[in-house]
Amino acid sequence: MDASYNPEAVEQEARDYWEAERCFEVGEDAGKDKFYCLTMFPYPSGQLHMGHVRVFTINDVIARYQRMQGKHVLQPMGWDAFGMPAENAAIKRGVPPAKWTYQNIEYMRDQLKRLGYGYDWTRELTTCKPEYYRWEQWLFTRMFEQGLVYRKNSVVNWDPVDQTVLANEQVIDGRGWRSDAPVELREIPQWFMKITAYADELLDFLDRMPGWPDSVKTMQRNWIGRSEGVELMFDVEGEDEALSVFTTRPDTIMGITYMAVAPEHALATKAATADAEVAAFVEKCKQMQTAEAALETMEKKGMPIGISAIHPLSGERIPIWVGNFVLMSYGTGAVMGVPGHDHRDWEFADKHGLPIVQVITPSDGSEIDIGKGAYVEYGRVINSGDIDGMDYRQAFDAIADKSEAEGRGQRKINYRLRDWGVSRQRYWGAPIPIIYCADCDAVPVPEDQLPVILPEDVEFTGYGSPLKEMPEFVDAECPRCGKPAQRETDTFDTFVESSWYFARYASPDCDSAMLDEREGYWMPVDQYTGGIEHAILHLLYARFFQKVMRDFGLSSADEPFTNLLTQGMVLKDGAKMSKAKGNTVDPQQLIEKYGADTVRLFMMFASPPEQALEWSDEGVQGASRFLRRFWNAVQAHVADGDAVPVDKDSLNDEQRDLRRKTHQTIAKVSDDIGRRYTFNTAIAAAMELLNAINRFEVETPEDRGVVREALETVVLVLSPIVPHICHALWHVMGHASAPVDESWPVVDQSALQQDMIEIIVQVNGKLRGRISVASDADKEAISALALADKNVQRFVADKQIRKTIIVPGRLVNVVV
RNA sequence: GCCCGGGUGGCGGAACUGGUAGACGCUACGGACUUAAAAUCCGUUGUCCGCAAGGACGUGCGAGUUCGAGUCUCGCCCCGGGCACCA
Repeated sequence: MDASYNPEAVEQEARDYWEAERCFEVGEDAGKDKFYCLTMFPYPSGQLHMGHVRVFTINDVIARYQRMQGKHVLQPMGWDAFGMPAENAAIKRGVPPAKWTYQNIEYMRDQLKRLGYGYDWTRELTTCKPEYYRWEQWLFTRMFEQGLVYRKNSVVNWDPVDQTVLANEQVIDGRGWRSDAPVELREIPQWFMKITAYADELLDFLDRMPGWPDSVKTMQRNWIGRSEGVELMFDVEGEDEALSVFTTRPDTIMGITYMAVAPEHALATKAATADAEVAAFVEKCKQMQTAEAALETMEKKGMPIGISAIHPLSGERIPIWVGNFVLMSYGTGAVMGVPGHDHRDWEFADKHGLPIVQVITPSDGSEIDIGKGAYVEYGRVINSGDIDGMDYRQAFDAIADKSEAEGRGQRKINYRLRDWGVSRQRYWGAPIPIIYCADCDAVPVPEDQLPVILPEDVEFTGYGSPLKEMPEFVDAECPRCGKPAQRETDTFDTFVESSWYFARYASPDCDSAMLDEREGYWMPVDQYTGGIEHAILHLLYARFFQKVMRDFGLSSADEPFTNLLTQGMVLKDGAKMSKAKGNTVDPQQLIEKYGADTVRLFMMFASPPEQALEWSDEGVQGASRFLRRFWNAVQAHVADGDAVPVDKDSLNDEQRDLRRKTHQTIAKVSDDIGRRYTFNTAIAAAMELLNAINRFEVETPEDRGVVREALETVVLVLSPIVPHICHALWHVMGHASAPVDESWPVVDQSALQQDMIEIIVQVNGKLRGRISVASDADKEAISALALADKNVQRFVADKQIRKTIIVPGRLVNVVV
């Protein structure tokens, strides 16, 4: 072994050992406590970026720590291999998406291996392979049979020049990103999965998921957006059919001054046939963008459609408007306008000169001015006849009861959550297993004809999907009646692949079923780590799929991920590092220059995992320097001479201090890695211990024994973070075993005991002195010592002491 | 616009339950070693006043609660993530 630190050689040797010993290949062992430790799998974009290194290192640290705790750990890896970048590369470079994707996987797999992650590579998954996607095709056909999927018309962004459907990301300021042509909205039939059928369960289970961050649970709760309200029917002049609106605030019913319907609403459509101006407005609304952010920030426009609704209580006529801000997809596509008590209604009324009426007043009797803005809090009802004086709940029930009794409405629960549209008009995805027959309509592909294989040898131009031009793909036989029929050419949203891969890792080689009994051993995932940007969509879809798989008898787990760690973004120049923005830093050069351990150490030390990390090239050298110091300290210690094992009862003060520091470090690092996931402070604690070791003057074999215990502690506690160097140093210290097979060090409580402790003294909350007291000193003794301090004396002087607060073990505060 | 985070020295960050603000590291500066440089080692490093002892100020801004607030409450400002076809 080299006396100077040579990362490349050290890391090669460690990797060879892990591979030869098959350290990370695991089977199912019912006698052992399993720990399934997973990261969100990467998209094979070409090369790893810092965000990958961050998340994979976090997960590897947890996996290695749990292994040293005696757990039977599974850490698998795979590829989320379908997606748009492969199509973009194909257009740009003329390489087929499949070829580009497989090349990227080859390169990135080598990068992952070079970083020393403890993956069970025998379980590797690649979602673009038929043996993987056949099972999601199969699940889709089962969902079809169970009524969990359906087809309906839905709008897409259409680029009239490129003759292709655009993703929201490809629409820049309303124009196609390549053609720069104004994007049009087109309605086409698309497949949907009924995630709303699980809305209540997805919501309710959030309360039983203590291992998830509150922020993510809150985001999902808000996204599902369960709201209790009333659907009210309003008679419309000259119409047979009543106008129905959903409201969560029936208590404000007397504050209605207008009604607004969506541009696609039947009343608007009808009005448009009679009124050219309305027709023009409705037509203009079809140009709007589909993204919610765009809808919410755009100017709220509207116009009256010339007819009125009748207020069910007052009998007054209420003008009906058409508004671009009313969504056909939420509730009934119509809203009642209560400008006094809703922000958006207020702005709309203010802009269009509609009356604003106050019908709610603050319960505490304070005054509000409805002319300056809406009052949206719950309060006491006023100006509303029979319901005057009621609070929110009373008024809600009064209106709901009355409406239900009169057959003019009913209590209803609405969700913001919409069903999941899974159709994509793209080539590089898993084919949706449907055959269209003129007689039998949409027929799912039978199980014995699965998978529907995506042809990989295609010419990809970017003008629509090449599948449409391939008769050998499109032409099919109706599975039901045998007549000539056409295959669906749309493919699945790539979120479908990532909604069940975590379960497939348990039985990646099973070719007779989606999942087998091994799923029961490993699922649910104990620790799931990934980017905060997936807090809603991916994590909600995955939870949905898990529940579907459970209900189909494929799994018994209610939820897929027991503990969730959402790591913050790696930012550069203030923006998220992403292939889309092209501001990635290639970690490869750093690995080649400093070694994998330095990169791993720097990433874990730079900030706590949940926080955003602003990338900077500085600091990597510091990590490298620390590893060299660490290496040299162990080498020097070993060369220095023999050590005798620590005899706890015959230590001098200096030895006891170092040993206390050692065991304090074990306690600190165990808590930081095992409970808090604050790897940065764990590393800081290990650095402090190494600093203490370097300051410690070694004269005797007993001294060396205490140092040895300290150094072995540093090696073991850092081994999950910088596994290669620790592997080598463990051997340098004479061990035949490897850290990866060692047990995590245990705190010796007796080593932590201390006779004298320091306490700070405050006067009126300001630090004025420090005193050293016996650790078991009583309050009187501490108080007396505090007041005896000469600087404390200066501030207390002849002033009256009002009280003295003593926080045991911490401080004394004298209030004068 | 709505939902979820965040804001602490020159920089990344620490302070876990309301109790020493700035651990650990980087940078910078000074010193040692060297013919020299690199590397390494030692020291200093929130701002201001002071020879020192020590003091005043200081956690985005403004108020409040408390013996005591980076931490809790209210109101603002700024930055990041998500908003359903980026993954």
